[in-house]
Amino acid sequence: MIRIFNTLTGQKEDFSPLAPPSVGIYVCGPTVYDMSHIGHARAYVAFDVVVRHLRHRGFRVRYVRNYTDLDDKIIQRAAELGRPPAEVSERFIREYQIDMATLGVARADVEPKVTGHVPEIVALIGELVANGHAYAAAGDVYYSVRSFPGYGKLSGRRLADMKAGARVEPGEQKRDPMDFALWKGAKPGEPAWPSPWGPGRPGWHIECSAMSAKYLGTTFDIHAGGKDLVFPHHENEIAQSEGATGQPLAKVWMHNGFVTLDSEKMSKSLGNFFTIREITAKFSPEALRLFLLGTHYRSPINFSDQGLAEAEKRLDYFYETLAKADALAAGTAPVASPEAAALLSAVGAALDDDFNTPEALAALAGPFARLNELSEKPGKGPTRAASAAAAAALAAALREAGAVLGIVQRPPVDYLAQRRAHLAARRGVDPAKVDALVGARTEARKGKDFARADAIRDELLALGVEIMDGPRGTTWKIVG
RNA sequence: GGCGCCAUCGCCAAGUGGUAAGGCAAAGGUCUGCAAAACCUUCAUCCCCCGGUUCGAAUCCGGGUGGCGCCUCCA
Repeated sequence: MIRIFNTLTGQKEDFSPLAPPSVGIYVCGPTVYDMSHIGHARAYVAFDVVVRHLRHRGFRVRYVRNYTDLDDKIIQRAAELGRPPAEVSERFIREYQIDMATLGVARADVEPKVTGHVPEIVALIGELVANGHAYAAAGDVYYSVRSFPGYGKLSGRRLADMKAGARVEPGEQKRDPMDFALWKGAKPGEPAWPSPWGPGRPGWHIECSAMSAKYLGTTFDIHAGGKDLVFPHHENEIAQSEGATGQPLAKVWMHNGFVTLDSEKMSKSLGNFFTIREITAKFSPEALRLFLLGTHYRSPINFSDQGLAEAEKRLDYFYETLAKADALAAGTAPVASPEAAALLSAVGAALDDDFNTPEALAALAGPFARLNELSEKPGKGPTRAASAAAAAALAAALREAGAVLGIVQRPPVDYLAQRRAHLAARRGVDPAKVDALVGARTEARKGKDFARADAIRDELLALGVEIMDGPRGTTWKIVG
């Protein structure tokens, strides 16, 4: 049984889909006006694991993740760049897709855009106006929060408590300061669509209500996003959707915690953010993913180079171990193995418990050590064959567990070769020169000239190259 | 001001009533010509502080202290 923490109830609950084995999930996607940062990476990696695990458990998941490709920020950015808004949003959608692919985040089944759903949005606003939840005022349309008794149920606020924070911009015709725009009348030079209230464009929250209804129905299983969306975005979505249908919008609401820098929220407005592109230029993208999975999705995660470096080191260990195991197990069929079964069981149980990725990662430690033990000391004859079979089984199980987490899916040899090339380039190390020095050292060792062999090793170490003497010769890698 | 979250080994981080997972770092050992890598062992009688509930609490309740978030765009 999968248990999920539901923001709506503030508790972990047994997950029971409306129509098993189908599961509908809607994740609020990015507003595409700039490059994505680590906070975006955190959110979409977290829900990627949610979807992967649900599918691994046999659910048929329909995953919808939108693009907000029309809003004030995009229009502003377009004005700054002197380009049409559509060009700006299209560009950053492409950049986002590149980042997500780099991080191993799977595409959603449906990735709708606001600009493609204006008629649906207009229709929904029309319903809300007709049933008294919304009112038109001077070309705008506002949602009347007083008309919706449940307003505040997701974020745990009462309207009376929110008064202080409400603001009314000049020119707005709100009846209540807490009311929010469903439709914004067009201003000169802005993109606009026709509507019964005059030309204009959708407000920020309405698109998710319209698109989730179109692709997942009136009520669906999971609605997710960052903690900063709880209020007002998701609260307003509930007001819109439930105001129109009278039915619950989503059964379960999931929210991921922030990425912080020096314990402060990483955000555009504070300016204390790193883009995904900046980090993946320095560290392996998979290491970033592993770093993010090292903390439970609901907790804040403090970003640091040290944390990334540790994740990268750990990932190298994973791939080096798998490379050794593959070498041992080449041509061997895996056998049923209690160790492999125990691993998958432990990882499954961890993820069943509100997607506890740190616990799942912890469960990998023992099996990886065991795999190294098998690879280092396989024995001989029948013992070696048994070791190879056990290694094959364990490596297969680790890869299966890794598939749910979205790690260690690449051929280890490829990964390690790419790592070495990347690090060599960064340190300005010439692989041919290293090979020559390693060859010279091997000759010296054959001649028992250990003084010279050690001198060469020191020389290599000064270059940042660490060598390892093994039964099949000497290998090397770049350190630091 | 309103609402809410967090505080666990040097660092990161699981753990919501039954006696502290895992990783990094560190120390010792095995292996090695010596190393590195790998493997093994050690490493919090204690979970911010003070009270309370309980046979029993890091885990529940009350009060402090410290950090953070939302209430305005934000994953």
